[in-house]
Amino acid sequence: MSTQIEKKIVTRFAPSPTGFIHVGGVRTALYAWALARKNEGKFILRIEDTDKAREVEGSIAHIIESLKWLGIEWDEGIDIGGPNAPYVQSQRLSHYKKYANILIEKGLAYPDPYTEDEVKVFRKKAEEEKRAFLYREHRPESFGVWDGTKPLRLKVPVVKSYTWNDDVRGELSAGEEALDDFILIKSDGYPTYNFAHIIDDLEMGVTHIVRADEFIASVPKYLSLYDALEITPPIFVTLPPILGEEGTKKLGKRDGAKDILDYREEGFLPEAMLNFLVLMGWNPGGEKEIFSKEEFIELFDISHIHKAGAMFNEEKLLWINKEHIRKQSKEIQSQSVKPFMKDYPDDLLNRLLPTVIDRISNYGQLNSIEPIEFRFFINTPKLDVEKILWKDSSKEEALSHLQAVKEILSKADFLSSESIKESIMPYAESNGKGNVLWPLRMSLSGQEKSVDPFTICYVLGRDEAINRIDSACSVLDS
RNA sequence: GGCCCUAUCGUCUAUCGGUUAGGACGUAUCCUUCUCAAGGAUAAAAGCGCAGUUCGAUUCUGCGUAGGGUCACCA
Repeated sequence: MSTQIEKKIVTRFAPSPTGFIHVGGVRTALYAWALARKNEGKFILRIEDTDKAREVEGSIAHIIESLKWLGIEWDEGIDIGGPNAPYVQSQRLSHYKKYANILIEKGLAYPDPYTEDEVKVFRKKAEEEKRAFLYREHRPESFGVWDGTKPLRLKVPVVKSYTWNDDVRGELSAGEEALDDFILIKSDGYPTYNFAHIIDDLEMGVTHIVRADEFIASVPKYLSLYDALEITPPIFVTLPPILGEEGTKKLGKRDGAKDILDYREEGFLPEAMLNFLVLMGWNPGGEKEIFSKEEFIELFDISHIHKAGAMFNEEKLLWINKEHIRKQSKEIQSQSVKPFMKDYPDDLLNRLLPTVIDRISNYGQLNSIEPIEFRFFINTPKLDVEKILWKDSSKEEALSHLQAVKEILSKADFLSSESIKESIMPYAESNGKGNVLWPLRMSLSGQEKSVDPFTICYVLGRDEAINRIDSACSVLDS
């Protein structure tokens, strides 16, 4: 038995309530969650609402709804208490203040004596001289007492090059210019992300920081803060970017990234969304592509997370969604189809279901497909002679074939479309399939393009099928 | 511009120095078929460039190139 106590993995997803979350945010949440689940760890949902100006009303509810829809469940967080509650940064100001005071006592934090405009001038000057702007070059000689009305800055403890390990990227490093006296607490009393997330991760026992790679450039700053606080940083798990479909830009709200719940509205399945997103930056190796939640959690591991970015591709998402639809039980499929096909009688819809499933990649497509491809099942088609006739065949010919088929159908086995096909095919083959089947399908559907006539017969049922053939016959006869 | 990261078919990817560089999406063609789908089959399609290490590099190293990120009292 090992004496080493293995630390339980703790991850978190920490969005800011500035609107909806898009696929990028969901992917981050998904990886953090999968990592915790795979290792029987803990997954925390924390809200980072320290920028009151950017806050958008209703965001938190929206985020919760999004994650719940996807089935990404948190063990502790905004609405589930835990030892580190609350999980909302605006309610944790005393925690940040406590650590700020520790830093002040150590002489590693000081109030910024300049106004915003003065700092702006420094920055502009550096830009003009084509140098990187470093606030610490303007650091005052002596520090006043922080009364909370000025921003509190970190005094970088040691200006040096940092080298650190990232579980995905390996060894990373940056020069001294990546270090600066950044703001810990803003003049409005709220901490910055840079400060708050470090305190929260520490207090909440986060072991793995899973986040996208836009934060790499800031890591040296964080390391200097960890040093100042004399704490050991968590493990960094940096995710590759997700690029937008059009350009090569990182996917973001400005580039038209959609609200994740829009995909729900469009009829995508949450499990398909997760399957698609888990593959945006991770792959277990091998050729399997369709995974259930349980399957990919079982396989998930950091070593297979990619370094390079991936472009978001909705075509593939659609394909994955189709595969997931086809794996659903008939009951679920039926429930999902019904809202789009309310007017269809239950028994008819039951017989039609496999055909419907066959023709969609996404339930939302039924909005446009149903009126075109299926409506004739419940609306009797309007027929005219021209449409019924196959190529240059005659009215008489069509009429006799329809009457013959009607005879066959009156005695046929209506157990399945296959059985109907078996009854009709011998006649169709000996009289020319087009000559028989085109008028038949037309009388049943009234459409040039449709499902095959055997399936239509089966779905309509014997009586309705024969009725429609009769109507067609009378059109031809007149 | 400084700093940092990344680099295999159009797209998502497999390969952990030796492969005819494999799969999937999409595309094309064919089969199936009365039509439209679905399905099946086949095809086209990739190691960014240049050096180096090595018996041998897609794989390791360097340089270049390209793309991305970041330089806020935003996260």
